[in-house]
Amino acid sequence: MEQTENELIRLRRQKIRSLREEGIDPYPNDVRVGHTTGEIIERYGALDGEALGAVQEEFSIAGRMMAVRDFGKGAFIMVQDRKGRLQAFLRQNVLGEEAFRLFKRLDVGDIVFVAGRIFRTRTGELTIDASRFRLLSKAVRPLPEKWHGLTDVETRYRQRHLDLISNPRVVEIFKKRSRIISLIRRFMEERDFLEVETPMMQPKAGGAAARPFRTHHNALDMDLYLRIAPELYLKRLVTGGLERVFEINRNFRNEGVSTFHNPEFTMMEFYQAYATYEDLMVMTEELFAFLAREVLGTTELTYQGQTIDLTPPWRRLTVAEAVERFWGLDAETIADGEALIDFARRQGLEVPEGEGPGKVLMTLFEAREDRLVQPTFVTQYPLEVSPLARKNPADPRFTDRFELYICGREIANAFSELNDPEDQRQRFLMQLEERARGDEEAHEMDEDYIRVLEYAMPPTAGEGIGIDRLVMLFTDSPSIRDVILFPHLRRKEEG
RNA sequence: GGGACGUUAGCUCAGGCGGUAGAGCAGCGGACUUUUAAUCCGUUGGUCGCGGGUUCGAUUCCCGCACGUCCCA
Repeated sequence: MEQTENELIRLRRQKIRSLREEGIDPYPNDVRVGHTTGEIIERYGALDGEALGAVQEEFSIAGRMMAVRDFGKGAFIMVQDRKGRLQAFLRQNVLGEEAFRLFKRLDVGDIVFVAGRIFRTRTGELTIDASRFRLLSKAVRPLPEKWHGLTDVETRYRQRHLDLISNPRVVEIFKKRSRIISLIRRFMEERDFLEVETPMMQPKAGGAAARPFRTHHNALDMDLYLRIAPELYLKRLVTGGLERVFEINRNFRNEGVSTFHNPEFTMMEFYQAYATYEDLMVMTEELFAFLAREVLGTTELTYQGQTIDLTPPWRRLTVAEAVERFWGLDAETIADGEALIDFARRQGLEVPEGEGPGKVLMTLFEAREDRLVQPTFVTQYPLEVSPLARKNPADPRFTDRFELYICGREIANAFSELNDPEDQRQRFLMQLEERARGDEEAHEMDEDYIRVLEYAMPPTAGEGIGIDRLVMLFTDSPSIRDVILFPHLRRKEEG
């Protein structure tokens, strides 16, 4: 703990001591709270002073004292609870001298209880006329300033409780996040999907192209990886006959941190037997439109000044078509691997020796993917970057896969699943070659998973949707840290 | 990984081309029983992110580091 104590804190500790000496518990837990500020405002917010005068009921609320306007023998305070804020009027003659004297020693930031009848003040504000007042929890540390609130982003993330206390907009974002996840569950359950939980600690980190976090199980003396995706486990469940499953949970990727990347992030991944990636495109459109209508009341939204129209159907482009548009290339150049590599290098893009045409195509795509602002399904990803996806029957160099782009960012990734165990083995072998060439994100050989496919997995399609990015979109948040309560930050010594 | 910018009171911010710093809010003392950032009078509070260098003297100049923000890879 800190050695030199701030004057403000010292004084408040002194207050707590003197309260205790007088037999007042600064941290009691014997109070029954009857109402929230929100329900009182909802029921009586529209009534005029005369109508409120006829309301005999006494109301009780509890919450954080966010403002004090003191007039000597009377005072207005603002009480904030989970539903909002309500004003209370404390008067010495109504409250009694003892309770009023206690109030006089309290500070903004303390948790208090107020009970009394409601009325409307001269300026028209709905207010509790306090007949009872109690301290429920004494604050030692002062709150951020009331007018500007807390703006320092570092403190906002490191001390999220302060952010939540002083920035109502932040509370709204996380309420909306909770609502979105709840709606996703409802959407999936209505389509007969079963919610499941699969391992976060895996002996092999499979199911995606990413570097994992490593950990160790002491008793079993074995290395484990935090999962980069639940994919291979969910497909075991489909093989096991569950047919429609989904999981909303965390993935961990050992990568850089940015406004769109947090090392742990939330993904909704789902698998549907007897469906194709084309079915999932329709389902994705329906899900997003459903969420938008429920959360925003419309299928149009504004993200960082751009208007995004989520009304289905959405544009569909193959990767090759997208690259044609982005770079003004023709189909012949795209089909010619050598010409494509040559073009990419002339554009200043880095293409390692021996790189295949599929990866070069992806390099060109990714260099300009930020141009996909309106919702777009990008389909037909090259085989070499899609080791778990089914080949396109018409052109086996590509897979029946799509990624959803909105505002230039990947929001979802889906494909018709590869369920041919022989083909899967070949794909893993291809990945091992990539790994040998230095690609640390290439998939490992997974014999155990191939063995699962050998028991026959039904034809299936699966998809992962990045929940954090989705919430960013629906809350117009510029950074992923705005939608994660405790985003990853470097460690800092506490002073 | 590279670049730019930032870090000053509990909070929001000024400031200083080198002589150890200010405001508003909060706090403390006082007045005030219908305020809305209440008002009025008085007042306390700082290792100027950390470490080193230059200097008689560094919060200010230089170097390094930490943390953060944005941009680029």
